Amino acid sequence: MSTIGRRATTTAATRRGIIDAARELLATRDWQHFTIEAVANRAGVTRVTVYNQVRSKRGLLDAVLTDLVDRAGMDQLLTDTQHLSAGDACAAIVQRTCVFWHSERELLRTLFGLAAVDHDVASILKQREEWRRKQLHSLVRRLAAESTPALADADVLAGVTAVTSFVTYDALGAIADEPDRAALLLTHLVRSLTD
Amino acid sequence: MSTIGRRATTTAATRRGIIDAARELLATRDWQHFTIEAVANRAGVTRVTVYNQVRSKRGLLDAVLTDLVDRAGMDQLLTDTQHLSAGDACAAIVQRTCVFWHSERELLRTLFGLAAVDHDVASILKQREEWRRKQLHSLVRRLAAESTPALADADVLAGVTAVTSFVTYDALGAIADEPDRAALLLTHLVRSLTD
DNA sequence: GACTCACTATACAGGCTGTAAAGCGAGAGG
DNA sequence: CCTCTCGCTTTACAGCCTGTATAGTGAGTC
Repeated sequence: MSTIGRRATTTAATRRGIIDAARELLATRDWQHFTIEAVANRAGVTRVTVYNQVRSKRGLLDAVLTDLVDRAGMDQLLTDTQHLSAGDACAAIVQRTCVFWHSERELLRTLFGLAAVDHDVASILKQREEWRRKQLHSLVRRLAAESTPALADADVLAGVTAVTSFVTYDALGAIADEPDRAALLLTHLVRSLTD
Repeated sequence: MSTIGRRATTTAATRRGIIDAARELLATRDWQHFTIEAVANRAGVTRVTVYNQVRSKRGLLDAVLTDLVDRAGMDQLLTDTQHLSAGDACAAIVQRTCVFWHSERELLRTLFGLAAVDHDVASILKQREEWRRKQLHSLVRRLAAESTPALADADVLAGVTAVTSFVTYDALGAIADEPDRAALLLTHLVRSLTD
């Protein structure tokens, strides 16, 4: 352990290569041709190696997803915006959410699509959505403290969650190509629910 | 051709059976086990018969989708609401849309999920979404004539389309179990964009 | 009564998944 | 320097699903 795992480094690199290859192929949204062999070829590696790193095709999706969450770096979104006014915090949260949706749009579209069809993928995404929901719950409480919404609390939260979800963002079509513009639109919607 | 195709009737029935079986299996959202053989078994028919009716697995999805559109009966939504005031027409259109999303929620979730992953399914759904968009365009024009929206026309239309999309409806979670309640929420959002 | 045509039964090629086993070769460790 | 470890490669295999082909059966048609 002199060079602190030169071997470990290379295996980590091949794992990275596999995950990146999977990311790229998933972004093409061609599930038909998303095979372990295709991923292996793109990563310059054997099929067996892929099975070695990730147990199965689902394991591969799992790896891509957790990797995606890691690079998201949205964890401290709430604390980052604590010092802002409720309105500004709302705008900031929506904006950063949009930027993230936009940055990985193709990949996310595939993953959320698969979640509608595969219970395993769904359960992984569900965890993340639950986290997002909690964050939004805090935000909604802050906003509601400054005004009296016309709708029931449960409806407001559900509405805000839906409006700021990836699928809604993606449904904006061409507008979603400009995250800042989309953020303004979505912020408008969120405020209409909470004011 | 005396009894007007007694044979034709039975073959139409088997086709119905196949499509219904496919609908039911798709609603379980288990793509993994959605095989031609499973559909055939559920329809009480041989695998070969399924291939006879629909050319392939994609052909089966196509058949399910066009069947779904047929039973939707949303074609005259716009003319039905022409005599109403703009605001009432908006509420009615959103409400009927929600009822439809709700009536086939599980199946639609699967189909829209697949569309994110399969270009063929996507292109079929795209046609329907284009139609919906046109309907909403008319509605937005009527609403905008009565007020001056704060947002650009393109943003308003994109927002309304997204907010009334199936995926957003489905993202409402438990609220989507009560289509009328969801309709009120979504109408609120649509109005906030157009007022 | 002969014919049509949808359905059945069976078989086959091709592709993808996942597992197993043997060999290689660079890195780790004494 | 010499040995051992361990990730990667190659090859092989069983199982499942898709899609196609072929021959047979039996109820509906004319």
